[in-house]
Amino acid sequence: MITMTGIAKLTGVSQATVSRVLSGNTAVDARTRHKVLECVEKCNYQPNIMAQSLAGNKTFLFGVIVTDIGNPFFAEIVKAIEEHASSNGYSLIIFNTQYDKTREKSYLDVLKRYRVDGLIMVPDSNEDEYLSPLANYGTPMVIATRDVSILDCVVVDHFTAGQEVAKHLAQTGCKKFVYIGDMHVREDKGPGFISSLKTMGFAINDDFTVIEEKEVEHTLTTTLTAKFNCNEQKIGVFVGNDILAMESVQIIQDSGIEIPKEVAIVGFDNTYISRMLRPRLSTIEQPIDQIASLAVGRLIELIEGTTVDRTMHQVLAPKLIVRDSSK
Amino acid sequence: MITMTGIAKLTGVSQATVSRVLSGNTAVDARTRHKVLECVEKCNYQPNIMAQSLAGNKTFLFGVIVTDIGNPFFAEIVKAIEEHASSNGYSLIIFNTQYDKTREKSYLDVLKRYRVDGLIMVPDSNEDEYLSPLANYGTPMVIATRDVSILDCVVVDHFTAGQEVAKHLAQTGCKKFVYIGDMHVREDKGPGFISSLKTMGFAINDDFTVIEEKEVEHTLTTTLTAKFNCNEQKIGVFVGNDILAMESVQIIQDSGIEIPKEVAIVGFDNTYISRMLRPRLSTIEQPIDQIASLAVGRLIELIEGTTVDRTMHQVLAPKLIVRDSSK
DNA sequence: TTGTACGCGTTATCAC
DNA sequence: GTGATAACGCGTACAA
Repeated sequence: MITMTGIAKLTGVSQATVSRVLSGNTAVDARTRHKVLECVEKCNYQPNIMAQSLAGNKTFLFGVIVTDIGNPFFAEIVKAIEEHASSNGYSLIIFNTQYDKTREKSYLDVLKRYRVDGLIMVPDSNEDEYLSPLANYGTPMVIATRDVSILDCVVVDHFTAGQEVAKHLAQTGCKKFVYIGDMHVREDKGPGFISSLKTMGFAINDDFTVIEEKEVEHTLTTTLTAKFNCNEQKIGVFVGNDILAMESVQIIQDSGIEIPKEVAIVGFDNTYISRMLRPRLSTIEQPIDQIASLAVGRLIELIEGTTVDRTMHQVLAPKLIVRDSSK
Repeated sequence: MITMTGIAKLTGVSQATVSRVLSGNTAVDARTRHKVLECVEKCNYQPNIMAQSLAGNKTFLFGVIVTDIGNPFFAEIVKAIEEHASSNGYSLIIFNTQYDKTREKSYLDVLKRYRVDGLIMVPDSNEDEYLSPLANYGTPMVIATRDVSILDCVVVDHFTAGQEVAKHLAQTGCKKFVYIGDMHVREDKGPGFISSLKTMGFAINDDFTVIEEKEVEHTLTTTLTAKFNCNEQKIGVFVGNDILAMESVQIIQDSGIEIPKEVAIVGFDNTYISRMLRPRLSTIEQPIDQIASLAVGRLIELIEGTTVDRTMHQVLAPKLIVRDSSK
């Protein structure tokens, strides 16, 4: 592959001059510039970023660590990050941790070796004791879709989202409630859901049940029929993400329960799944493009130092999208 | 960030010795080795891959260019590639072209600048005239999930898959057939489907219809009801991918047509969608992990030169998975 | 305006 | 067994 020195030899100038022409910072004779650019064009010269980085201390790389690219929500996030990064001249080195903290740690080391300019991360946890090493990582970093206090982050307000879902389900006449998902980790939508139920006067012990993700298949139908048979009160189900909601809908329908007549259900993420499912799935929208845009923007600010030295805590409003599954 | 020279100063040896210790190629005094390793550990020294690459001409990077990470099938492909690459010491620079040939071309240049060791690519076309520039790209490359003649590739045999679907649908009693998807681009499943229908004696003009992806919403129901009302013969529908199949199923059900009684339907890709939909969706499985493994394996062979100089054309067998939607 | 010379952090080839 | 020293491809201060 042709180098600057190669171009220099071909055009009869020095390598430094070629560098000047390409960087454009310094004045160069018009004829020289033209001659060099012509040759650069003809040879399809591509600068060696590895060398640039060594000399100039910049790699134009963002590291991206996510918990699961297979999840369409994260896939869309990555897609949007790529979009914004590349339109700002940055490329992405991507790692998938599959919710494995060991892999996450080893990937952080790999990214150090590449001297990436910045890091966007969806960590496997949001506990401070776990995140504090990250605060000393030494490279600008923004946490996406996870609410952390000690680092810059961009999140949707899950607590409020949970509250809105609770209010919405109550309004549609639900008297009993189920939350499907992991209650105690990473996110606040479950707690928000409960909090609002309490405020509205429901009894958490009697009127509310949590079903863990892995138990859905075995527990959901029996839970719902038990609840419903009890006094034929409509049940409101809030599910932590659209995939799981889709699965839940299918299970509910398999057992002959009617949606939304007997059971109203709301998902989370507003992926294409919620649009395409029947009944169309009510869900909470996360503004993916905005999340990506803010994360990338902030990261660039941090890299360029054009920002005050405080941690940013960008909280976006969730948006309830009501469709057929909860009407 | 600490460098080799830094470690050298801290331990009172030369930078060359540190390099030897870390590479392990040359003999080093046991005490020296211990001292150096201790310091390396303590400082969490991470070698600068940019510098390694300049000196040693290796970046341990794979470029990955896909048409759409948002598509769960490609997301899973990327995930599997990441898995195999990283267990072989390679990291991934990923680009999303969104089916845009201009972006694809510009990304190819960017990857040149990073001097990636190899490239795995899902191109936006499989026409030779379009692909031929790639053959001269100058970096080892493997094409994934797209059948090309002039480059190394790993694909599932779409033509055979189409044939199998046709036979299966005919066996379940279908007399009329619909293919939903783009017929003339990139893939052979549509042609395979038709070919087999012909062989079985169906009339392509009378018994067979193609519906383009964008027309599904408007055309599908009318086409099916017209076909069915005609003489109440069961219709077999083959859809180019699971997402589109999901959408089709919902549309069909909305119009009161029964699956699989009146219409049998088969998707493609065997994503989680096909497992979770109701009725459970029959589909063609693409062995994602195998595709990724073969692509990465071949790429490493090409990079290390441990291979004969012929283009590899790895064709994997499709696998029909029969579920409720076509029983 | 242009060329020379040095440094970035490695690897690899020499001598000692 | 170990320490200088020359690349690798680029940016840049300095000199001309």
